[in-house]
Amino acid sequence: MARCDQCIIRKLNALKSLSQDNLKSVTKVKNEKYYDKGDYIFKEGNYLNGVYCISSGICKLVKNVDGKIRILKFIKQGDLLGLRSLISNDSAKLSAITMSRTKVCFIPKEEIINLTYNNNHFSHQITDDMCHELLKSNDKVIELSSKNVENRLASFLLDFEKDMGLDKNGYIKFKLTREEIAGVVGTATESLIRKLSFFKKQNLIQIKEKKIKLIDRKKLKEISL
Amino acid sequence: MARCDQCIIRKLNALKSLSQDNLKSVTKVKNEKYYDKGDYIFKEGNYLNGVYCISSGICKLVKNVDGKIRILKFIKQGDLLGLRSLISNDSAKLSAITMSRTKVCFIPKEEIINLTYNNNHFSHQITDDMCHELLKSNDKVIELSSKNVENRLASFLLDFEKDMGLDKNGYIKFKLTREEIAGVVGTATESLIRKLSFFKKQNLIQIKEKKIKLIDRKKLKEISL
DNA sequence: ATAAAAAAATGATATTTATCAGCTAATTAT
DNA sequence: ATAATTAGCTGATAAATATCATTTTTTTAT
Repeated sequence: MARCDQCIIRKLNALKSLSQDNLKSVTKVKNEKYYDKGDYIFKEGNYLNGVYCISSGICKLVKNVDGKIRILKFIKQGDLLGLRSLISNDSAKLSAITMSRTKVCFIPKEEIINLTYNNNHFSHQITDDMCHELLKSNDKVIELSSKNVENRLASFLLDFEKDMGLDKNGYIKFKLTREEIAGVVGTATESLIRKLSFFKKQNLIQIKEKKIKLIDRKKLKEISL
Repeated sequence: MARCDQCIIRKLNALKSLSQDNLKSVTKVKNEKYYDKGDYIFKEGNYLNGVYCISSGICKLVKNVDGKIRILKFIKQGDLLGLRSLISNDSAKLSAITMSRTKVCFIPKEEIINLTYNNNHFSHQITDDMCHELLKSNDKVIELSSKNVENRLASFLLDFEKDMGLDKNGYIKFKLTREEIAGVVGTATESLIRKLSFFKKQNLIQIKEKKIKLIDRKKLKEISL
């Protein structure tokens, strides 16, 4: 098993607050797993026995509402999964599905709980992270209740580009299906498709082999407001 | 100044985790304030110098999106206000407006920060509370992106009744304007009014002097799903 | 008590979004 | 390489929601 103190991924999340001793302890109990594209890491309703640290790959946090699949968040390298459920001692309210082959380190619940009691920095860092999550979630509530699909799509494209980065040709690195984009934006797939091709027609974006390139960020920004 | 150790309100929030010593310390630095109905406790963009513990009265947490006012949460007796901003060292992203005469205890930032470092229970309690907030906020995101106005109104009425309780005649204790209800549900005031009178016509609710009484909770529950 | 202002209600209409059906292109499995 | 499946796209239409104008009712101020 790889040693956590030599893992650079941990620097990207609350685990960065751990001491060398803490890390030794985590190394002993953690468990590395690989998931294939499309696998569930956990499902709505599951009780989680720990948290998942995404070492490589990308996942989506998803809720199935009678057939319609809503995507709440993308989870990538360095993100921690399952903290909310673990802290609240509650079942997962969302499913985590991998969108590429993904390497995950699983850290058992007891270890995390111990760490929060033994390491104030870690504990505070988790609280900070939760606050950040809350802020983003609140923003989404506002957006969904006061913006239309066009506004929200523009907003998503800008965020997603920032989040995922660009390939060498300036296209957003990661590609999503139309259904997935609809699931993030909160609309029907057909409506999403129409808006995307509207943006294309207006020369705000380009699309090539499912990948999207933002052309007119200024205009997109205006639309998103 | 009233002594915090004799205040029963504190038992309703994270302050319940404080020790007698902690409470003495809070008593020294806290500040009681009264607000009239309609006053702002703070506004979007303000940097808060502490948290507000609502001792009596009721408030709304609100965001103004070019004229449309969205209500994210009602805050009542026992709730703490401003924690997210304080922990994230960030400006308030929402405004807090009182909806009745309200008594508030203000606790300075430094005191709260100290407490989180000196009292693990308190610190954990705050994290728990944030997780709970996050869960509720995520639920709203799901609801807004997959339910229509009718569903959401039914859902709101049931929640609001549970939250506020009933008067002696079975009406929900607290009354809101149509505009406010629209602000919670995330729709236009006129649309909300139409749905409300539709519910009335269907005998799902009764309205008397602006107060709402739920008649057919079972049907409302069905509609909310 | 009366006037003024604000909130609630209603109708007409426009806009946005969802749904359904069918068709085409792309991907995956055999 | 071909068939089968899935994803993407388009048009037609229905349904939901927003907007605007106007009236009525309620609340507030004088």
